[in-house]
Amino acid sequence: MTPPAVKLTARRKSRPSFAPLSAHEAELAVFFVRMAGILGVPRSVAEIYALLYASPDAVDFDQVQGRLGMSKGSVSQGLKFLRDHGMILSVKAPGSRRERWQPTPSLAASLVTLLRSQVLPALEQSSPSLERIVAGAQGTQASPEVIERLTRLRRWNARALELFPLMLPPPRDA
Amino acid sequence: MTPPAVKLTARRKSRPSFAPLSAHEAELAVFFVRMAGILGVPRSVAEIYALLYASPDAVDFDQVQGRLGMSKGSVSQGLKFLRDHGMILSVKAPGSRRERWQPTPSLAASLVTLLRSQVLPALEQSSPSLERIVAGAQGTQASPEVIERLTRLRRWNARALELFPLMLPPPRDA
DNA sequence: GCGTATGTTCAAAAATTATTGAAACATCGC
DNA sequence: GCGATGTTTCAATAATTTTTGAACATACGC
Repeated sequence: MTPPAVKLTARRKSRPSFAPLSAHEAELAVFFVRMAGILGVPRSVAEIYALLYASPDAVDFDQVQGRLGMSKGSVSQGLKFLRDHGMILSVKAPGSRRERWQPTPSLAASLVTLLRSQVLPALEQSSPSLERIVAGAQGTQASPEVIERLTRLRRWNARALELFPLMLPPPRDA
Repeated sequence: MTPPAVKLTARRKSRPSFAPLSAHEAELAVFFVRMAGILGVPRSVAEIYALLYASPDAVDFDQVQGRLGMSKGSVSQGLKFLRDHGMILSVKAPGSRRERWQPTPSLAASLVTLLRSQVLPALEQSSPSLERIVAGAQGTQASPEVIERLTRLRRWNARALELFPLMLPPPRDA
């Protein structure tokens, strides 16, 4: 909850035939892991993103798994997450079946998408609930003070709901 | 990581001599817990805040513990957290030793403080690291593409660092 | 169409984070 | 000071989240 100290990325070792992360790649990974932590994005996802971010060329599944030394499952889920949030793009290779990945051009846009995907659902789910709460408070007991607070909360919720969708690209793909 | 479904607050039961949460209080707690989840604030803390938020009068330690049915330890830590982030204020009672708590007037301000306390340290810690990374990339190998990315990242970090402190009240108390 | 390279799923294990509660600590009124 | 009330600490436990890996899908190139 409070800053989890430094916490080095990995005592994991990369699979034999892949280079482990260079010092700078590792440091970048630490950076992304730290930032991701704030939004509750798991370490493995942040590490994958960092790797792509530091790579001049698109990176394929096996390279991710090999260089980061993580399981297939994690790589698959991690790439899915990043894909679903529009944070990475696949570069269809020439005669190969493999997909190769690279970060979406705008990290900023990616972050907004990510943020939205976390916040919007919460706001939406809570909306009716807040209505009920305010109604309830006005109905029965409840001090004016509390009613005032709750009303303000509802106003916020509403405003956030209408502002958020404006903040960027409409729901991606299908 | 993704919306954790509804997840009712508590199968915990309030201690005998305290009223359990009313339906509306409970619903408000769910709301706050949900929002808190986004920032990685633990459920118990959100519940405490919700209780204070829905109470016309300031609430003391025992009432929190009793009505929410949580342990002393949790109440103590929860109140500490909220206190440290300037989200609640103590109302020194007349002839009693007990402290009684109520939410800080501006929830907005509280949120910014909270946000800052999570993000700022991460930004600060990462700053030197990013310098090294960029320097390293420029020094040795590294495609222009990657250097460009990393440089942009550093610029962001720097800008965020100078903007954030402006965003609100300087570090509180001592 | 078939065999295999490429990915995905998902239950079980590991890692992390939150909560509890009993013991230590503090402070107030006397 | 002393006892009582009120709060904090922290090691142990519980709850939650993340990762793993082996079994299962898919579809591509032949």
